[in-house]
Amino acid sequence: MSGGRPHAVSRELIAEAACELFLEQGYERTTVAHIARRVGVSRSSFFNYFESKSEVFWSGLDERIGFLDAFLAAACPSSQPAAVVTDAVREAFSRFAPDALALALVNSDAMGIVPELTQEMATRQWRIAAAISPYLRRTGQDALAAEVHAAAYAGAVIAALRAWALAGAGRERLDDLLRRALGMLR
Amino acid sequence: MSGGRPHAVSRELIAEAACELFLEQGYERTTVAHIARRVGVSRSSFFNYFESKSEVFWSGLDERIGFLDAFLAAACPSSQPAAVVTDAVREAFSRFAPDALALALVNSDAMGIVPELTQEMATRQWRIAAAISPYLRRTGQDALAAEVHAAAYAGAVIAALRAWALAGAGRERLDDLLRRALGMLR
DNA sequence: GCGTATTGTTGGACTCCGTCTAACAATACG
DNA sequence: CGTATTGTTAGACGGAGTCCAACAATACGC
Repeated sequence: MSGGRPHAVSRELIAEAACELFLEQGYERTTVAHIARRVGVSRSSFFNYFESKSEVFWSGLDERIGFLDAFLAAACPSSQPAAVVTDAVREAFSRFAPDALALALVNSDAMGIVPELTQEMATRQWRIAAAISPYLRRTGQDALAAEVHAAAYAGAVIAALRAWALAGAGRERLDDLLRRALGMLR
Repeated sequence: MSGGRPHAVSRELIAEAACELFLEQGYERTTVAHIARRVGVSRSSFFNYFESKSEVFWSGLDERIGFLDAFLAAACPSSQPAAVVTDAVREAFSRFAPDALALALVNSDAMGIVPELTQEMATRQWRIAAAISPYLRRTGQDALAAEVHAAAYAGAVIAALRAWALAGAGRERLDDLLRRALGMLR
């Protein structure tokens, strides 16, 4: 049952090589073919492990967002939605470990990815809001209120994440920053 | 001084044809070549008028965001930053007229652009926040607070915009929705 | 009218991304 | 030793976006 050809590489290996190249020569100038060649694998194989070039940065965070989404989808409507959301967010993101994304945030200039980074970062912020908003709706808020509040929470998460990455990505600190950022909402 | 070959088309003409095609056969299945052919112009010319295929939807909103950015960059730090930001936002976006974007928001399913739309929408929300955040910083808020609050304002703007488009894009209503959405922040 | 500068248009070549597929290679297992 | 399974590979493909040199249509000075 567990037969089959063994893996020649891993997501981690590819991500590592990709980050090296991004640092050396920038994101735009690094093609998927370059990355594959450095790991000693074919361009096709890159796409067996990552859906796109940019996904290299985002798998870790996306996984945490998926967790938040599932968590809140399963949560019961509470009379104190703010507390539930705050706890859910801290539960989801305090587990976030330094990875390619932290590297990218710190070296965005060297990598020449400021535009890509904001674009992708904005998308994740949106998805965090999209995970929170339905829960708020279930607590009785109308659509507009739910979206506005969810956007505020999502903004807090991303702001904390950026501050954490830029400060050096220590573990406890992220939870502190999350508490501070979330505390600013009400 | 005003010599030169006359324009064969305009942004408006191209946008109109593009929207028709998007509605007829979806966004993905519509190539830039299709759009150009329908307007009776070459593919190269499309890129003389728009930087990318997706920009067709976004020029109107981007222009308003540019206004907001310039407005707040020139605003003096006030002791009531909330009022300044609220006024600036309403000034900038109550002038926003129904256009390709409103059409896209309403027909996002028919056009098959849900993923693109969220991605681009998220980017605009980010840019609105990026316009607001520096002003808040200048009023004395620290970086984290400025980013969180700016994200909340930006979320309110986008939520209002979506609600307005989905409701049919009448003019006065947008300002009403903006007032309601912004009113939810404190 | 006639050249000329200006501005817009065009086709084509190019790079890269992302998709797809059919063939091939390396393993486990019967 | 054959076979199923799984991973790898080359190659073709279509579309986005860039670039550029050639071409077309206008206004203007003469």
